[in-house]
Amino acid sequence: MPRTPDYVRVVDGVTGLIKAGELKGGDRLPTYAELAKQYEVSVTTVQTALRILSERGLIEGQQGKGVFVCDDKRG
Amino acid sequence: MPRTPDYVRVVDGVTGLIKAGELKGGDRLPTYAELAKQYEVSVTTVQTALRILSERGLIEGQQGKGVFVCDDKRG
DNA sequence: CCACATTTGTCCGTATGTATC
DNA sequence: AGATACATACGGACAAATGTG
Repeated sequence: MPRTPDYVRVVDGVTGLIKAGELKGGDRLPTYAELAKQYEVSVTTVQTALRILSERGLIEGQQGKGVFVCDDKRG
Repeated sequence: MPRTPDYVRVVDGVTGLIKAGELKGGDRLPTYAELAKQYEVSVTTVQTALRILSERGLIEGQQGKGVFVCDDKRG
């Protein structure tokens, strides 16, 4: 049984918060540094995870401001 | 006018080959190292690009073997 | 089975750029 | 000007899977 990669843990964790409604459209995520600390991974790994979530349309990064949950388009 | 990031050039380049039919379902892509050389970027940047294409369902990596174009599901 | 080379996968640290506050 | 925060890019180190001999 292969172990779950760290970046998948982050992807799943953040996705779970969104799906559970603990993070709603427009909400700001913790910063890279905070997420890295929470999951005990490097900032690089956090970025990998967030890039995937961004590609999936769940979140959107805004330079200088933060990373935000996208509005649920229910599509 | 912001300049196009390197990884986007790779994403667009490979996507173009697939869309144009020069790379068909089941075909193997060049290795990381070869793509890095072709686009004059680092292997890390190639990996970033291929991760995106994988997330989009265009390609699929197989450890020890290579990266392959997914069968077009026409969906 | 073992050794080796090849290739993709994961993870880290760092540097620099860009945008916002 | 400075602090904060995301974005891009690189190099290195290992791990894991595959194929060959």
